[in-house]
Amino acid sequence: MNKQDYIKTAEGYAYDYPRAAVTTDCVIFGFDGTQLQVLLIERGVEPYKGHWALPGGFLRMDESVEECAFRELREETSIEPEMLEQFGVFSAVNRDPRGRVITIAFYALVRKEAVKGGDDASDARWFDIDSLPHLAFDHNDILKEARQALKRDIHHQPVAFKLLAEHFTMPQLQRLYERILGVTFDRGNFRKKMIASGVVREEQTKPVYTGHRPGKLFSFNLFGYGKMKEDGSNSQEF
Amino acid sequence: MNKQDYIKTAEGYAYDYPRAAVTTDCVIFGFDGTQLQVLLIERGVEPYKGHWALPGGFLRMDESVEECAFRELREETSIEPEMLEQFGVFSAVNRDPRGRVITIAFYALVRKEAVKGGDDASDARWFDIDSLPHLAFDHNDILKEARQALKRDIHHQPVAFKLLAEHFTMPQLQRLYERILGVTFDRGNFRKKMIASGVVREEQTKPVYTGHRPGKLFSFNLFGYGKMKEDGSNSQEF
DNA sequence: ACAAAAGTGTTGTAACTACACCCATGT
DNA sequence: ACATGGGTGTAGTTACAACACTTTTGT
Repeated sequence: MNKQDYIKTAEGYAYDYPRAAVTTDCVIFGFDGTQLQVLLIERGVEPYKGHWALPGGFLRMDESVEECAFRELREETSIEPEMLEQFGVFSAVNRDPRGRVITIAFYALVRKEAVKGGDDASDARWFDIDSLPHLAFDHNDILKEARQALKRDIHHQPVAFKLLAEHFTMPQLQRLYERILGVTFDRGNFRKKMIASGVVREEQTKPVYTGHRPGKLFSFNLFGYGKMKEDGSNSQEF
Repeated sequence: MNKQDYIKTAEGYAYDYPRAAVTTDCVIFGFDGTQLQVLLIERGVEPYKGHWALPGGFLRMDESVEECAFRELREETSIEPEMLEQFGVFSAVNRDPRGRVITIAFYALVRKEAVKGGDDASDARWFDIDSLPHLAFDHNDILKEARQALKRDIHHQPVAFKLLAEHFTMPQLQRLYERILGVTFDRGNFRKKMIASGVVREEQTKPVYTGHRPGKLFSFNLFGYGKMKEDGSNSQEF
């Protein structure tokens, strides 16, 4: 362990220079088949008591910021995502009325069904991303940046499948991409590109009802990302 | 200003819970026409006195982490880059022997000639990125992630020009891309793609010696990024 | 029977790869 | 004169956008 850098006094933990508090906040994305959604919790204490906010909390001395984010998420929502993506630090001097607090922001993609129905925190709720309430602190800003980070990352990593059930239909996948990127795709072209890229594999099972009408089922193919020349020769992209 | 969240005691600034210190560190990339380089400073105090390290320092209470990074960079290297890109937070519990310190990492791209020759800190030096010394703290790790972040970002933003002089030749630009991405490109194709994309413009001036043999000069075309359909219709990328 | 959604096919075009060739310069 | 690096051209191929057509299901 480290040598301690503080002095414990009657007044608390004392340092030579003032220090900011560090928190983590998580943007949890979900997908209901049509709408991109976000998980929020209702604050039970001041400040912003009664307001909706991102799950998160204060960094402890024996954990990294990643561990902190996972822990807070578990405590407040009982969700344990496979991975958290760190996408920004928010440190405006006045962003927290309690004093100087900077926050490290993460996002995660989860399958809504995988979220245990009986949340410890029954004050957690999914919101459509386009009809969010006014959030506590600067969490609306954080959320906006989370969307951009997701938009950016989805180009490189086939992360979308983390939002979908094991099997899914093409239209579902397409809707998801469209909601995330804010664009619309041609049905045929989207399908072809997805299959050609090799990230998606057709299932043998019979088409099943997935919301509206039946559709062929697909699953993600984790091996083979199509052709991917790494280093060596040409593969331009800008 | 915020209400203060600490109590000033004889021992220093006291808080109810222990707090980590927050620092910023900057990876400054440069390019000498052939090699990608990084600016490091030699530490004058313990810990790691005499070791090379990334420029950076402690967050003050009246500044955001971005402001902190800019300030430290100015103080230690007198560089004022146009922008700093935040790419990661390093918070392993034992990363700093002084105690619990987490650092917010940024990178910047600068033109080496633009760096004032007479640095306040004459203990600052450029190092080829492939022959770095062993750095203080976890700065080797930070640097490794900085390279990946740059590699990732260069696909989306024409940031490369920030590393080059106002005018540059195609082979220079190509070498730069190759060094950053760790690949090799076909000369003709690279040239065509660069010009076709619209980010680069041919200069009228006569070819000039730029190191080795003469070559046509180019500059970056900040307007027009070629065709860029935003939202609305198709423009797939995965 | 019809509308709406899912799935498939086709075609013209643009972009990209892989070269081959030429030119200019330094030694 | 020749080797080296810079600049240009081209053919074959692939990838892509646009759109038409067919099939399936709910009402």
